[in-house]
Order: sequence, then structure tokens, then C-alpha cells
Amino acid sequence: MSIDGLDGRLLVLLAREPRIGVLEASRRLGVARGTVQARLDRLRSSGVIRGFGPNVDPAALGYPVTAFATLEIKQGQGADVRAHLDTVPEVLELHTTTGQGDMLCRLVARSNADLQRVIDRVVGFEGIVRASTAIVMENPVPLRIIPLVEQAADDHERGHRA
Amino acid sequence: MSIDGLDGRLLVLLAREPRIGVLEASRRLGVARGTVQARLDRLRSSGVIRGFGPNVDPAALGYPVTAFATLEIKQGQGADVRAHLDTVPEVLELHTTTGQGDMLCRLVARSNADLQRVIDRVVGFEGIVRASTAIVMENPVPLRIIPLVEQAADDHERGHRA
DNA sequence: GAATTCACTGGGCAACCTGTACAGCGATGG
DNA sequence: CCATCGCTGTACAGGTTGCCCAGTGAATTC
Repeated sequence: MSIDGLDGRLLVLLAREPRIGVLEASRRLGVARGTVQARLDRLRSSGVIRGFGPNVDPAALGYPVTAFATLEIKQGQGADVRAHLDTVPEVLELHTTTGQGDMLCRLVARSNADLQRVIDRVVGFEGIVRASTAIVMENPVPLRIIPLVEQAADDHERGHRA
Repeated sequence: MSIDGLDGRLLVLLAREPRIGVLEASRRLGVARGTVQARLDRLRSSGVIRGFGPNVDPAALGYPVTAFATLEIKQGQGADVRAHLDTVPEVLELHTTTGQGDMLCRLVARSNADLQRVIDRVVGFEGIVRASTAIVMENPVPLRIIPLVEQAADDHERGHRA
């Protein structure tokens, strides 16, 4: 699946002003409404757009502290550890990785003190050998996708022109 | 800012079925439409809901490889490095952290080979002393917020009942 | 070269939803 | 006891959605 310039502009538009509807988007993009509708359907069914879930800010929920924990897992305990971490609400995401650690997870907590409780809960589990935590101080680049979308669209255009 | 049970149910509902409107949400929650509207306004203006941007899947855009890079920065070069990384589309997010590394960033690439190009571009910059990269193999817990929302709502309810 | 396929356009329709406003009502708190 | 606050139920106008269609142009196929 790849996207063309119109898809790219549509995605950027939606990312910047999520509240606009299909009609308004078609006006902004200078195409017919049906076109926008068809593009959106295609982007959704092809999986490029997973959904339009609300972006909830953990800090506003009372969890202003974010941290990343690298976990080392005892051989063969991977599945158990995954299941365990899945039950901890403060674990916002979990990845298994190559490298010295075996897993990397993103945590949030109510305070630095509370982070200790979260970490204890995370690592207090048979199968986790060691954990090293890095507390997030600043977030200079918040999770974003627009630059990548623009690049993907550009690549496609260039490919056609070439 | 904290949320009560109704806010929690509303957020969960929106997370599960983002396409439903205010009217449908009010029907599901068993409250008046105006109530849902007021709650939504409050959640938005208080920052709990940042927006409703589309969730774009980098893999579907042609970037199926994800990696986390820990960067060590030369003293005083932080701002320059941030500005540099901000210009790299494959850098999806960047955090400054405590711990042995100074920064942690999430990268995507078109392939493992392409990841080398991305990393070269990321670290090919005056001010970055060392980088260690962990490639993501699996993502057992994708970025989520619902469990935390439920816990925050429960906490609030319990606080009132107590 | 001709036929076919495909995406986009521009239009129309009924049904629905949104934004906004208002009065009534019960609970909360001073 | 009174005022405030949030929720309910209702109403209205306007915009939007989902869906349909025929026509056009360009690219693909035979």
C-alpha cells in the first residue's frame, strides 16, 4: 500500500483539523466530495488509517510522569511477562526488542514517588530478571506522523514522475 | 483535573467507536445529549482529550520496521540535536531522559537495511556521541490508554464513595 | 487503433446530526 | 433557606452524511 499526493494532503488535513467532515475536506482539497469519501474508505480499509480515537493526555488524567523501562526476561518467560504487563494500567505500551534488554515498555505514574510503586508492580513478577528505567524529562518531539506521511506521499509522486 | 465515571465511560466509548457522534453516545450512555456535549467540551478544554487525529499506521505507509535509539549527547548540544532530529521524518518521537542515555527516540524505517540509513542520518550529526539501537520485534501491548482511563475513573468514584 | 476499466466530477435526495437555546428539577453547599 | 450547579427534555434551523447516478477523461488492455 502506498499513498499519493492527494492521500497525503488529506491525511495532513485530518491530522491538523480532525473535526472537519468529508464535505469541508473536499472543499479544502479542491476535489469532489465523493473523491474524498472514496479515498477515506480506501485508507481505512487498507489499514493506513487505523481509526480516529481520542488522544488522551495521561498528564491531564493525573499521570504526569512518563518513563521507559528496559526489562530483561528469564528465558521462556516471555509470554507470562507479556500477560502480566498487560494487566498493569500504567503500562501504556510494550515492545519486545533486540539488544541487551528483551523488552521496552512505556510507563506513566502520578509522581516520581508513585513511579516507584508502578515499577515495583511491573518488576515484581517471576520472570523479570532486571529492569532499568529512564524517566522522561522533556518531550521535544511528541509522537507525530505528519512528516512521515508527507515523505511517503512525496516518494510516491517522485516515483511517478521519474 | 480528574474524571468521573461518566467521563470514563464516555472516553472508553469514544476510544472503541470513534465514529459515533454526540447523539449516539448519549443514547449508549443513557444520558441527555446536552450532558455528553458538556462533558466533551470540558474534557477538550481541560486538555484530557487533545484531539481526534487519525491513527496512521507507519507499517501501512511502507515503514514496517520500528526501533528505539538511545542517544548520548555532548554537553550543551541538546538544543541543536533536538532541532536536528525534528527534521528527520522517520523520528516519530523524541524524549530527553534521565539515566545513562540522554535521549530516547522512536524510529521507523522501510526495512532493516533502510534502518541503517535512518540511523546514519540521525547520528550523523555533531553533538551525538554515541547511539545504541533496539529493534522492535513484537508489540504485545500497542499504545493504549483505556485501562488508565478506567483506573482514573475508578479512583475518582472510590474517592467520592469513601 | 479500439474497447474497456477506473477514478473523478457534479448533481440530487432523504435522513440524520449538530450547535444552540430554553425552562424545569433535584442535589449540593453556603 | 436560598443560590448554584449539573442534568433532563425539548425545540429549531442549518449543515452534513450516505447513497445514488450519468458523464468525462485518462490509462490499460486487447
